[in-house]
Amino acid sequence: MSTDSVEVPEVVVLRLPLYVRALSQLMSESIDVVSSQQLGSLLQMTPAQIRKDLSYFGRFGKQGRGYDVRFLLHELQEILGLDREWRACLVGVGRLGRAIINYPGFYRENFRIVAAFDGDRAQVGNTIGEFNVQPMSELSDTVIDKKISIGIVAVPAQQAQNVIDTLIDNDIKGILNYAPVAAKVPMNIVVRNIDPVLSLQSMTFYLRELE
Amino acid sequence: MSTDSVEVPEVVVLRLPLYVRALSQLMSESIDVVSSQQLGSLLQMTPAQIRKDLSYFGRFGKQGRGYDVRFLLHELQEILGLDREWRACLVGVGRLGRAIINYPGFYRENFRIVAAFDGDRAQVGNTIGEFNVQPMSELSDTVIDKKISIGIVAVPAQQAQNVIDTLIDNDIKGILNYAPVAAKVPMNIVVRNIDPVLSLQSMTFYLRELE
DNA sequence: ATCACTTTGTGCCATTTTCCACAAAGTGTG
DNA sequence: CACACTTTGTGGAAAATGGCACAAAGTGAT
Repeated sequence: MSTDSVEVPEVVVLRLPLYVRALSQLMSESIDVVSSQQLGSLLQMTPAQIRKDLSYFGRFGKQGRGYDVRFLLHELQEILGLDREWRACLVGVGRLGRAIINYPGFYRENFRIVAAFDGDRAQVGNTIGEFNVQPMSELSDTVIDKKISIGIVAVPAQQAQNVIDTLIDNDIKGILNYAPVAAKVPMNIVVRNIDPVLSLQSMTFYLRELE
Repeated sequence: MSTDSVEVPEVVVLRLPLYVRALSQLMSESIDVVSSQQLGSLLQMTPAQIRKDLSYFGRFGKQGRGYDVRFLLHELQEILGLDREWRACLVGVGRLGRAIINYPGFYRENFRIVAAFDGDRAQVGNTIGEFNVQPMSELSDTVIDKKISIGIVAVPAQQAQNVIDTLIDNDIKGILNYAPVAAKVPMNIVVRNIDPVLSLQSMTFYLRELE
């Protein structure tokens, strides 16, 4: 009954960005109001789930009407911390790392890559995009100077755990990991893995049965 | 009690590739036998979960000893359909698409990109990597000729649903979707989404509270 | 003002997922 | 061989998640 006696389940948090995206889409189509029904058919989920998810954070809708798109979008952005800019550093500027730097999707959503590191001496000093590649030894100072809170890991599997440890030692609390490893991190660190190969490998289980 | 009266839960299928990866790792370290305990600490999960997951497919271990690494790896690869080559086509050869083509991780795990398409006339005919970019009109024939079963979607959000519909019309049953949209597909189609922005957006919920 | 709709927020039940705990089986040392 | 360990596979309890269904509230047409 007190302020937030019920912890918000992680599955719910994982779905909130979907709502944010759908609402942005609706805003750009100049749609003012949306029901959980409509949102559900847009996102392929049940209206009840959407209402329940939102209810963890407050009461945003109006009976008989639905949700004000602009208002709900704003609320969700605030809940997720998307009402500000987030700064990240990239570690690993191989092919994958370069693609990540050039990917415009992060910038559009207020995630800024503001520094690039590489453990390989041969890469250090190279210019990639707007900034030049720094050695890992400069991580510590740069994280503080540039107020970096997120580390993006794009190094080979072998080096990944090491890099992740270094990031954590330097007070990074969130890691977007592109390396194909199950990172070992303390409980207070948030890790998100991007791993297309794993996705394909679970997909083929279902494709196999079709042939 | 009959052959497979209990459907395998999707969460379990999603974890199997993790086991495959860990076992490959162990094999490369010349480790012959592993217990669910050890595997669990490697993957940060409970031994019970691993044993239960495996029990959906058979009995692979030996009491008092554990699992034979090579044997279990083989079994899991067969279960997932990883004991063969899978052919995929890429749709969309912009920056993202090119990065995907050049990513060596797919090839290493027996996923082959064997054709590239783009809806943009300006891209058609260009050479990227080993093959040249084909127009969407050739999708139909190429999918059959090259025995393609997976489509990789790397087009802008706006065009994604359209491309996905076309793929499905041409008998593609699995889609790896890099576009930031919730694709609408029939139930018998398997979709896996790769969306680093969504990952970051759910991450910041937890980072926000730390500052 | 009435009445037929629409839609939210939520109590509660059903389903799914996780994991404890234990019998059964195998290992290995003395 | 006996005995102290280790480890699997699984029944079933516990926890997490999903969604039905309904009261309450709002809409809008007549």
